[in-house]
Amino acid sequence: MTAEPTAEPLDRPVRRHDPDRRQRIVEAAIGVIAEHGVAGTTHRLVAAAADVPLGSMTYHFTGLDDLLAQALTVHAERMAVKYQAHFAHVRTTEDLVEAVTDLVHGHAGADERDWAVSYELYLAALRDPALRTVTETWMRRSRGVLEQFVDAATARGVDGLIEGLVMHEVLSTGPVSRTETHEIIARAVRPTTEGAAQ
Amino acid sequence: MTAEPTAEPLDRPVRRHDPDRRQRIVEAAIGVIAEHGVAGTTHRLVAAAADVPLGSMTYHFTGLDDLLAQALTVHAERMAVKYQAHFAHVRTTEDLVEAVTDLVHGHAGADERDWAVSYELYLAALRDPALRTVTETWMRRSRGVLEQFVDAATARGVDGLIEGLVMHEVLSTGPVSRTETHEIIARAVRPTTEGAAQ
DNA sequence: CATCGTTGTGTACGGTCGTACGCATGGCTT
DNA sequence: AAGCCATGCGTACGACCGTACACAACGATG
Repeated sequence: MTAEPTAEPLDRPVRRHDPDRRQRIVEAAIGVIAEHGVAGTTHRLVAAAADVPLGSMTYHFTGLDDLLAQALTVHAERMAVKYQAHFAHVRTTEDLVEAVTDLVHGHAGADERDWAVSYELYLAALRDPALRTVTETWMRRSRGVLEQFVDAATARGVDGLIEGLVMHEVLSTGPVSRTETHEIIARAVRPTTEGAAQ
Repeated sequence: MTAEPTAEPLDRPVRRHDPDRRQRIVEAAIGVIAEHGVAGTTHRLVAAAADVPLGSMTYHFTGLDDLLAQALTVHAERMAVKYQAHFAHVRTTEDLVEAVTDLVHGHAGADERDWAVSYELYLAALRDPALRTVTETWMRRSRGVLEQFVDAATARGVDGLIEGLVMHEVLSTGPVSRTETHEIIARAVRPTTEGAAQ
């Protein structure tokens, strides 16, 4: 036998030189979180997904918590960018209502996987104070986007509404009425000062 | 020394006879979930919390998944009862707005721990189809409570709004304005048919 | 009171995890 | 070209997990 019987003859270079290995690990971690959740994310799973040796995990990151925090941070920033882009074309109030409705019904840059990771982040932040800054930054940013078009109070309402409706949409098995969603959003953005206060 | 040095002399009866041990384990499981999350819930932790031997876990339940499912189911039903009770006194629309505002600001039967468990349920249901029936029942019930006072579309809006606002409230570190919340809710329950549609 | 069947539990096993660290490795200096 | 040192990785260790199962402890039965 010409080949060594000990192991498969090195299908990958023993010492791969890629400067952005760190980033690739973080990317892989986001994917693993989306699929298995934060709780199901392990060093070995991420290493396999990123095609790097297990030793790279503790070499590039302090620990699993560190990796998770960085992955969730990157995800949150990426979501913020998508969020902002989704509302970029909005001019009128009706544009806004339409854009929010689209967002709720999934016609946006973010798919179900992205939302799953976001909820993982929320739950993780609920227990880990170090992640609170990530969620707070994300929420401040998304609120800020809406405040370009409506006042602060309305922005909070619409933001909360988006959060709740998307969550119910993701968890729901049956389809939801787009017309109904549109109607709900429209109420939220209609200012009270023009209507009857009481 | 008169006492045996092998172990502490049985501070609890070796064979305790309590018929509702099952229930106590489930209760303990809910507590453990609230504190450590679904991911951090283990047989040993629950057994210690319920003060039962480890062997009781596999004796009373098929496995950890079974225990978690039952615990989350009980919690969801309990939350539904609290939810219903919170809206029991509502008569007018203004009552409803006030009640929802109270709910968001924590002046209800449910505290932060309860919400944490609920979010654990949501996330678990996102990945485990067997838990979907639990979340669906819960959502249908909470929706039904609101539908006693408003139409179905409005109920969906208010329900989503509650979900989002509570989540933001729980995750937020700073205080939120109660007046603002009241204002947001009021918009959601105001029917469009009376105002200007466009 | 003796026996037996049932009910419940202590314990151990196989597996997976995070993490540390001795050591191979290859680019850089001389 | 040759040696060296920082960079990076294979591997192993201790801890903890879910789960199964032999067996101890009881109440019922005669």
